Amino acid sequence: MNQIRPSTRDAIIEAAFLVFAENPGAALGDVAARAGVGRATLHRHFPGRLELMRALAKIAMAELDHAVAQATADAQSYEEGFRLSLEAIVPLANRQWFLANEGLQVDDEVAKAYRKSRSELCRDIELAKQEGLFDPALPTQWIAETYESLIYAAWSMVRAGDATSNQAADLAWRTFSNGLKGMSK
Amino acid sequence: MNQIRPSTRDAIIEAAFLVFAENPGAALGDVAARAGVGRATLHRHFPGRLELMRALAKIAMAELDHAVAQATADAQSYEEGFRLSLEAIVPLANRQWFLANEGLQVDDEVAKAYRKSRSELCRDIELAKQEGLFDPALPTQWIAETYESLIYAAWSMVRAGDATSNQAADLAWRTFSNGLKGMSK
DNA sequence: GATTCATGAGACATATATGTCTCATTTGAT
DNA sequence: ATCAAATGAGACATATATGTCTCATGAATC
Repeated sequence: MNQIRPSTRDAIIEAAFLVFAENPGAALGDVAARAGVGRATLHRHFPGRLELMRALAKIAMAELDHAVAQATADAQSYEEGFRLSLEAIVPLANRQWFLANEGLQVDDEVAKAYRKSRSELCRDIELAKQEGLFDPALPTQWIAETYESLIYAAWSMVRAGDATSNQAADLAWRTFSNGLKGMSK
Repeated sequence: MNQIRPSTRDAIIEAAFLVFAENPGAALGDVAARAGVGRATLHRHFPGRLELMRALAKIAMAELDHAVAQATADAQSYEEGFRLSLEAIVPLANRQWFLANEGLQVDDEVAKAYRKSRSELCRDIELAKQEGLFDPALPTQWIAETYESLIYAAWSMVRAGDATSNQAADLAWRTFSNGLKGMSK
């Protein structure tokens, strides 16, 4: 063994997303335990809590960006784009949650990128209004808030065992598009 | 001055809701500072963090119950009931949030009451389905999750200064009812 | 004006989380 | 099988939050 095992690092990261989603103030020892790893090992991979949080934020951002880009690569309309994005994000809802609630506070670069992606979301929403997907009279900010909120609602359904990711994403999409519907739909 | 000033206690409680909404792990010193009160004074009113959290949970529960009961006293239908409830809850969204995210973990009695009120919500949703307010094919749990999520979405709008409580509650109501609409509406 | 009591400030001890270090053990590569 | 490196367990010091206490101050009651 001549290098840090990637699997150990991955286990810590996945455990951290799970534990911090339950309790953002959880101790690093809890994260290590959940990962099935010693506390010292966690510190070898991430010097401190801040560095771990930063890494999680960057990973969350990267995974979300990649998943959405992948899913919407061949979308033919904003309607399709939003639907496919929801499907892609719901399974990563814990990333989205961590990013929005913890990530922004620990890394300026991440915060900046998040603001940018939020403004792109708003731009897409306004273009989708022109496509007739949303009621143009609704505030763009409200549509964005609804979008994010329904991701969390879908996440709750999955966690509670009341739906699969796909089922929850479908419910979110139907509620989203019907709830904010424009005239042409 | 021959008794603990109620205003001090109220200031601590209000500050605690504000501070814990921003950061649930905030130190009691932060709460005291926000309340414009010494840390020792906070401990005189609430022996420890747990007791403060418990008090907040009970207060949140009581305020929400009262506000909803008041608002829906003369509702003539489930449609009206849900609309008026939303209007009543949105200004208390920080209570709702605290209750759901922190309160349940610190007080069994509160947790039990919360589960009861959740099951009453689900019962109302099913009755509202019969009234034609919601699509009967939608899972009741999804409707409940959507309801709660839109409260938080509305709260975000208010915090960001993008809407008043009434405006945000109206947006939430329209999105809620349109998004989950039944046939007869 | 005298009294009473909540308050504010700060000292203090304690508990918990954090971060570092050591050393024996295990694991993967050669 | 041997070696190098990562790991686990635990000791240790430190930082921060917590909870208690004391004392001086200020405000309300008499």
